[in-house]
Amino acid sequence: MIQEIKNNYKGLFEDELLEEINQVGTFKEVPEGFELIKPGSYIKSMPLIISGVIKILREDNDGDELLLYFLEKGDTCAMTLSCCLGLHKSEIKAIAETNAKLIMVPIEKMEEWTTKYKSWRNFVFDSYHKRLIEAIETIDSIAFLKMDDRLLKYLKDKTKVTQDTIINNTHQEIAYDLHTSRVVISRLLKKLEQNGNVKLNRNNIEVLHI
Amino acid sequence: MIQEIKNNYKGLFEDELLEEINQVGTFKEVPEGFELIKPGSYIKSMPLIISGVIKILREDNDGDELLLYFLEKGDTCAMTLSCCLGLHKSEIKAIAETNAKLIMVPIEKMEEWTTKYKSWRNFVFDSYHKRLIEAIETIDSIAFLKMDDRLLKYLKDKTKVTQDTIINNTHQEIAYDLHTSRVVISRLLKKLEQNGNVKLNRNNIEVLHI
DNA sequence: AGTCTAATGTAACAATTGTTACTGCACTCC
DNA sequence: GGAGTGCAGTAACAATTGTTACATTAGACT
Repeated sequence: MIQEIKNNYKGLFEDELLEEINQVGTFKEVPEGFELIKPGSYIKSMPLIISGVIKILREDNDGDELLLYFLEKGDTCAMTLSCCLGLHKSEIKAIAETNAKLIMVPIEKMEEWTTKYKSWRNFVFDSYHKRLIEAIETIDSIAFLKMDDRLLKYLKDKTKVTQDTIINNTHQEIAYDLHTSRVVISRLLKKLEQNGNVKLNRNNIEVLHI
Repeated sequence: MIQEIKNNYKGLFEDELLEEINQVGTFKEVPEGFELIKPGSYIKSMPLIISGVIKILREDNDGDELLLYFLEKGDTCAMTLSCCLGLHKSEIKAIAETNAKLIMVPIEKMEEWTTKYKSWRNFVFDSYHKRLIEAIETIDSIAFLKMDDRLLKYLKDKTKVTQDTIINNTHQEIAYDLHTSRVVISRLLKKLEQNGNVKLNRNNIEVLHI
């Protein structure tokens, strides 16, 4: 396992820390669609992402969803961080967007490493910073963009994290992520197709040049 | 000055740290409306809020604004934190919502204290956590609420931070914070008045029972 | 081939929000 | 008192987004 950690976190963490992670972390492989974090649950370990994409969603009381951001290799979930450090409840939902490999670190180590390793501290600070920026970018999208531009941004972001210009999602799934209705997404996608931005197939969308 | 720090941060910081803050921090008093942070600027010191309310806004390229959250006594600005630690540009704008007293701490101390003081580390982590939660709550509002409920929440939040049921703002100012138009706010306020939630006067709004 | 089902296309309409334009009111300053 | 200014009220309309309902299509399975 240590090799996989090194490949993705080398240069970032001291060797000693890598060794500790190797000893106390457990390797976990999850399939696409796997629900890693449920809202309202307490979290007992935090994930370091080795490969794959995790999507972080906000869910309101009525079960309505909204995509907050994607996590990739080398990322961790800042909400989990703060839940671990502060023992707060999870405020979010995490779903594997693709098959993913993770290392789960027990939360007891968090505080300890924060004191012990400078690299870990910086990693945690940096994760917080990145997530805060991404949350604010999400706010930008919702507040300042109209649905067509939000959809375009969504498609762009998604091709970026998955490294694939083919998006294997139904219109309904996209609608959930953007918190709108399927009909609206179909309507706007059709427009984007007319503009030459995408090519629509059944069960997938080919992103051409955005 | 140390007394003012102690009054607001006692129990939170070790005595040694309080003493350091006293030595390197500078006291600052700003009037309502003062612009503390401009978007795009680099930040050379971080504020610890002693009294008053600071509002944090997001601004897009067209100059459109959106209120992110309010900061109060005992808070600090997480964006500033991350700017200081990572030397990023400011992504936000900070305006004194009321007259306010602050202690400005030079950023060189940030990293040092993070290593040296556990209480400072926890303060920083906690600030990040709080702001992340607040950013996500802002996302909730924009994504899941309609404008009338957003307005209601805005009024509620504002009375809470200012400890005053009278809100001294024009409709236009509220419209800027919520990123909508004056006419929309006037229209909705009128409805709220009819429902008995508020009483409208010239240049101020009295919040009755929300 | 025929049936079923999920995904998508489309039209018609409703609700919400944004925009423009104009009116009236309160206050200040001559 | 009268002019000027900023603020709020209102109406009419436009644009965007959401909703409902139904048709069509592609692929899976017998």
